[in-house]
Amino acid sequence: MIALLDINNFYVSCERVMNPALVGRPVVVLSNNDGVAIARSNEAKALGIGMGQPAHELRGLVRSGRLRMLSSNYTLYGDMSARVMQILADRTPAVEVYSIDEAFFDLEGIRNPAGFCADLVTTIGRWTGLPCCVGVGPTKTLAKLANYAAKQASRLDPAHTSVVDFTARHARDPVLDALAVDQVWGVGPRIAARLAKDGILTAGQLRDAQARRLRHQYSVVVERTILELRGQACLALEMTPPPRKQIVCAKSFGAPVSNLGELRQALAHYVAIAAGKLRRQQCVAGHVQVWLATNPFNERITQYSRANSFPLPRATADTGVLSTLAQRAMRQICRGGITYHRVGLMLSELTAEDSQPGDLFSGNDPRRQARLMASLDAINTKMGRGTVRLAREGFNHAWATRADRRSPAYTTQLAQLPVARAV
DNA sequence: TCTGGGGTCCTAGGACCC
DNA sequence: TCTGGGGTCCTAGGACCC
Repeated sequence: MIALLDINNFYVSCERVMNPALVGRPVVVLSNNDGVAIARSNEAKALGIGMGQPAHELRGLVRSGRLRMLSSNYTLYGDMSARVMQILADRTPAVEVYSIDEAFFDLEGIRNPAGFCADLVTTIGRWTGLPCCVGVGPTKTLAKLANYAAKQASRLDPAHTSVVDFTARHARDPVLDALAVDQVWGVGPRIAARLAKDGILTAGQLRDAQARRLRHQYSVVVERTILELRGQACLALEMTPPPRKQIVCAKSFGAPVSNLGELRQALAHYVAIAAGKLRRQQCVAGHVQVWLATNPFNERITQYSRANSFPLPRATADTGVLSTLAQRAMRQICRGGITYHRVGLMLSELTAEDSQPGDLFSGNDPRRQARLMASLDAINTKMGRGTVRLAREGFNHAWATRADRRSPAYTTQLAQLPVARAV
């Protein structure tokens, strides 16, 4: 049996732990650059605010005091997530951390699974302040749906238990029969539209469809989903995350950029971020891709978007080497007289740093380069990100991502600890 | 005025190998 | 009349996830 734990409205719930004034009120957390809503409290959902709704459409509600809007604070969310995952790891034999706010875990060998899960929800609530729901089922897909059912029930009735168990067919089949097919994990809007044309509108109808036929008509993914809905497990628990195959850093600018110098700065900055991630996972990259684009929503400007990429002669995690190559790639595609909105970078063909063969003919000693980077990382870890950087990155970043409504780093910066006062 | 970011997997077709 | 069989690698595009 597999369980899925999912923290309710995760980003909003993290903000509420630190700022109780947000409890019970409509709250949304915005994407990077304060662009769109990516997390909504139940009260905000009740106001009709959609996932991905642009922030500027919500200004009116904020101004009239009916909605609180916050920038995202990933430092806080990452830390809160780690606390929850630790509680889970301490109590269950096998955990797959599936995303920042979700984890699958194995219930094999646990007596009274429902009671165990209910205790878990209580413990997480007491120790971290975060509300969560657990779904249980014979497969990951059914555990997901059980979790969804638990969320729906607790939204309608806060007194409802936060655990739903879909182990028994009689418990799950009636729910599946009434559930829209696009709520099923793995069925997105495109597949759902095609299924609708074939007369499959509910999760129950998908469960009862001919798996073989749909495999040929759609793909093996749909076939697996059908089998999983019937209780036949096709997806295993992945306890050790597979190594990343690519690292992407792409952000839209806080303000439009038409100056090529600023564009180069931004790219250099993103290379530094991506290369830092690369070194943290002890890998080197063999390929660099760069792209840039104008704002697709702005109809008054000339639209322009290009990508360019290079293989590296020798895989590396050296910020300087990667940066030089990335700048060369960008030089070949950027034009003057364009108002840019976004530049992005992808490092791929990642391999473990210690699997790199030596280079007999080059005078450069890669180990020396690696030591230089290790020193840079050590200084920046101790003194703050960007203390030592490439001159190319510059200092006054007019293009930097906006985050006008960000809460403090309550749990990770001594200077920003929350203060408790006696009343 | 203002519209996110970071990932994975699957498929089909072409090129190429022995 | 009938013209092999089995495989890999690469790329682009599509779809999905949180």
